[in-house]
Amino acid sequence: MSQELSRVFMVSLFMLSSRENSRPVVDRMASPAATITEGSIDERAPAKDMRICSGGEVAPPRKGRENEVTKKEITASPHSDGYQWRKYGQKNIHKRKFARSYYKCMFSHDRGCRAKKTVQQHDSSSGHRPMFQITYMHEHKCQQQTVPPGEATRSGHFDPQPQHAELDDDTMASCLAMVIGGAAPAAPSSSSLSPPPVGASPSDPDGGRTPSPLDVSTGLDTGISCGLPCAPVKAPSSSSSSSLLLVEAISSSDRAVYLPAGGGLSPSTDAIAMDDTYFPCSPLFSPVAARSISRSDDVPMA
DNA sequence: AGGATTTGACCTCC
DNA sequence: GGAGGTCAAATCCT
Repeated sequence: MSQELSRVFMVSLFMLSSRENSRPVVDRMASPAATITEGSIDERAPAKDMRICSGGEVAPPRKGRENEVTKKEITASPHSDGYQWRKYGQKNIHKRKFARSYYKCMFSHDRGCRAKKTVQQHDSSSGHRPMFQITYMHEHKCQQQTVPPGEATRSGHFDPQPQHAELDDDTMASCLAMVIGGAAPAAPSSSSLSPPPVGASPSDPDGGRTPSPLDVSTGLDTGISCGLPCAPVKAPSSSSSSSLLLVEAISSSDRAVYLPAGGGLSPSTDAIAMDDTYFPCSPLFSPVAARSISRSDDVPMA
């Protein structure tokens, strides 16, 4: 048991520290996706992506055009920038695998805002984690109230990012799955440490809605921070160990879906599919919402 | 029905 | 003339 706890503890520390070291606080809290702004290259980014950012593949703006490029960035979530955009064109670009999309500020007409952006998916990112180069032109002059990143939906516009594009942070996902797998309480198929297949969630006896993995992953992009119903979590009176990430639903009737915090750490879909293992809703992983597992029979030994 | 997106045509630049 | 950027009618979506 102690070995298991020690292992999980180390994994938890790794998860937290890796996020702490790799992202600024604001970014971790605000954006679920890795975003690479020119001049602040994410050290986790593959070299080929940085090459693109450094100008190797990006043609400079055409001379003579009035477009004033204010910023370029590479991101996996091209529309979570807090502004509302309207798509006004799409064009296949010579020698590019993916079409380039053209957006202008939603208030370009009403307020005369000239802000525009183009979104170009990298040719090399056609796999499960597409990356997009965004080129912003002109500053916003519309005093637009920024929408928290991720909350832009079809009303703003739709984020075409594949729903599971965030789930390939292999290290994080495996760590998460390991932690959850070890912490899973007696599930319907409790003999196995492996989480059930995606979509294998048992039916909800309460008639409530058991969120699907798809719901959760989509929610990460659309700003839905927790599934329904998301009842307020009551703080436990006892001071449980805050370092343990082993969690379980506080009660069997607690059907809330808790998303992992810590700056966009995306939950494993397998983990979410497990019936009774959830993560706290809070922006930062809050041990208040979690209950550490103390009974030996709650933690299956590996 | 109204607003957003799509897409072919047109315009501008090199 | 080719390529990128924009327009606007058609289409889609809510």
